[in-house]
Amino acid sequence: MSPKNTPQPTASELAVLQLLWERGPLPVKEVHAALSEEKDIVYTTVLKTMQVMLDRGMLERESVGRKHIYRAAISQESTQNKLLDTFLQRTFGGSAKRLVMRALGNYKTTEQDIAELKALIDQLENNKPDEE
Amino acid sequence: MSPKNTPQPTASELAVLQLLWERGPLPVKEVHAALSEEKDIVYTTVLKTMQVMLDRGMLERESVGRKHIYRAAISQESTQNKLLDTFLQRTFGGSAKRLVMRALGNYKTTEQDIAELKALIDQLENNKPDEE
DNA sequence: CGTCAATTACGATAAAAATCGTAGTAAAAA
DNA sequence: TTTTTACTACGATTTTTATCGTAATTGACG
Repeated sequence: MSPKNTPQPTASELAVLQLLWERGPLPVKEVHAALSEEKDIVYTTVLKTMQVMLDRGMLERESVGRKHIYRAAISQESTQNKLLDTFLQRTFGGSAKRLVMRALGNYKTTEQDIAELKALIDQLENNKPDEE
Repeated sequence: MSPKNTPQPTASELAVLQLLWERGPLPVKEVHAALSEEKDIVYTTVLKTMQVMLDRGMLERESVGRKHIYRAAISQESTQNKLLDTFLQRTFGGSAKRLVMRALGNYKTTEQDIAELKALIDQLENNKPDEE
């Protein structure tokens, strides 16, 4: 009964996932094209990375002609959550508060952002269930 | 005039830094003792890691007898900021808002936390400089 | 002094991640 | 059907990080 036991993606794997989450299933060719805009990278490097990811259960694929169309096999949300948790532990000793304060302090926030934030905070205040 | 051009610390290097930031300068022996509580690790592994960090400019040291006392050569804040930035790009496509919302949604917040958050938000709202 | 115990120095190895080149294959084109 | 072309398969290599073992050193102490 293990629905998910995929390892956490590495930096390059994450780059592939981001693309697939954003644009949906893609053939290697397109992933390579997109990644190439960021940095020099050979086609087979991307191919290999994606094959490894397939092997690790991060991707799934289907064949269309001789071509393979890959798609993310793990959700963006759960992946981000796991990575966030790891990062939080390592870098901020597990204090979500400190991370949040730092992020807010360091990056520009629009009025829109602040509005959403306030809304979330209200929610947190109300939904104050008797522990958990 | 490059005051800081240290590479970003790896996970194990960060563990060493966390300790030094928290407890101040320490000899290898104590760092090893502390890290040993978390996981099995041989003394010379920690030693080597710290020597590499010295080399990379992350640590400095002074000799007391035949012993070396190491201390962090890079600040906690700037290190966390750099790591946060990298993480933000990689994992949340650079959206601080999304990261913050996720963190707040996923982790327990005390009333105290919320109060501080509100205060910070107020500050952000007031300090609304004419764009940037 | 000479021995011992605590440390450091440092090379070597292992493990993980990233990258690339070459060969094979199958569909499309000629 | 033959040739080309577009892809995939996959081994090999390189790079980075993590880990460890052994030898050298040095201060303490008898």
